[in-house]
Amino acid sequence: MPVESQTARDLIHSVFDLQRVLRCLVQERRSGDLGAAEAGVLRVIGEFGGRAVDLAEKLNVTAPVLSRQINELQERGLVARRPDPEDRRAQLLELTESGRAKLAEVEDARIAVLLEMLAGWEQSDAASCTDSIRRLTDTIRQAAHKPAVALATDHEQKENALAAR
Amino acid sequence: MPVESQTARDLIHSVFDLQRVLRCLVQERRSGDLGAAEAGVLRVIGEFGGRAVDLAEKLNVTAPVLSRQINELQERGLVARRPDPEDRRAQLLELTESGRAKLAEVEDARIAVLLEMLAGWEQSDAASCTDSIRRLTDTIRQAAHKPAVALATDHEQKENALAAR
DNA sequence: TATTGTTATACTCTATAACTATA
DNA sequence: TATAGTTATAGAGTATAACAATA
Repeated sequence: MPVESQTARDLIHSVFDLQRVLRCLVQERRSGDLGAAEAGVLRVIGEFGGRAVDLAEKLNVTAPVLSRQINELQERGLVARRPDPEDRRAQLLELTESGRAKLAEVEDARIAVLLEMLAGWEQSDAASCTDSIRRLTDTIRQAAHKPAVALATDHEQKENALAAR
Repeated sequence: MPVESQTARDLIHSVFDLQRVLRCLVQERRSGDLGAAEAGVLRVIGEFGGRAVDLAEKLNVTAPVLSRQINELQERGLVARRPDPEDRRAQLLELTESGRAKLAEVEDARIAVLLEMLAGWEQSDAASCTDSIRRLTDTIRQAAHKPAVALATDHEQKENALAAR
């Protein structure tokens, strides 16, 4: 059976509500004087590394945003830039030793807090919750990457496509 | 079995990833020149109404933030303030007719987009995803409202509590 | 011409602090 | 004294536009 309209509404509201309660946490836990956004950058560099343009896509931010965040992280000695030998426009990003330590510190602190919150949960509950959220994220990401005309998401491109005929 | 450390880590990352893909949507769909935050305010006023202080708690924002958002919505004729007969400091909030229409418009647009994205989903998948997210949200909200000492979330209050002995 | 990355600027959303009015 | 709400100011995070260097 396809998704009902009311269920879609409930899902939207549940996601928005989740974002609102998360704000409180992110606010309080400025993990070691590191902003939440910068922590995210640190994570993807640690996990993937490589060119900024690819990381920006993974992070769903525009290039200027990532550029400035990397700058900040580099100034703190957490991230190293080195030229891409295959493309002199590009740069390859990686964590420094200090960056790896900071990332581990931030992650561990977050895990500790969440584990305490999830004291009443079963392992299987948490795992299936993660699966649900991942699946939703993947679905949204795929839909967002579809040719815009196929989706009512982007009015402008839709109109452009119509106008182009 | 209690939640494993690795599962907690995965859950955190899945939530952060979800937030990042959502940003793209919220960005593109400035639902009828209404910001995402204002749309949220409109929703809770429509759903609960009443005093600003109570709505601020539901929305997880501070009073000044809500005050300004309500101001904006009132100027657009979407929200009405009236004095609370039982407490002359307070005000009771409600949607205008125009506000109800705008809220319905925003919600319907969002639902339409999400339904298209969830074309490959079963009703039961969406419902259980909603349940998972709601449960997570409730758990976080409860933990955040606990006496701060019980949770490692707030260092300052923890230290204050220790210092008070 | 297109792509990688940077700088400058502006916008959204939120918080803290200081205040007024009422309880 | 404490609470409801407002105003002023600041900060985090992001986007768009204009640019430089390289492909």
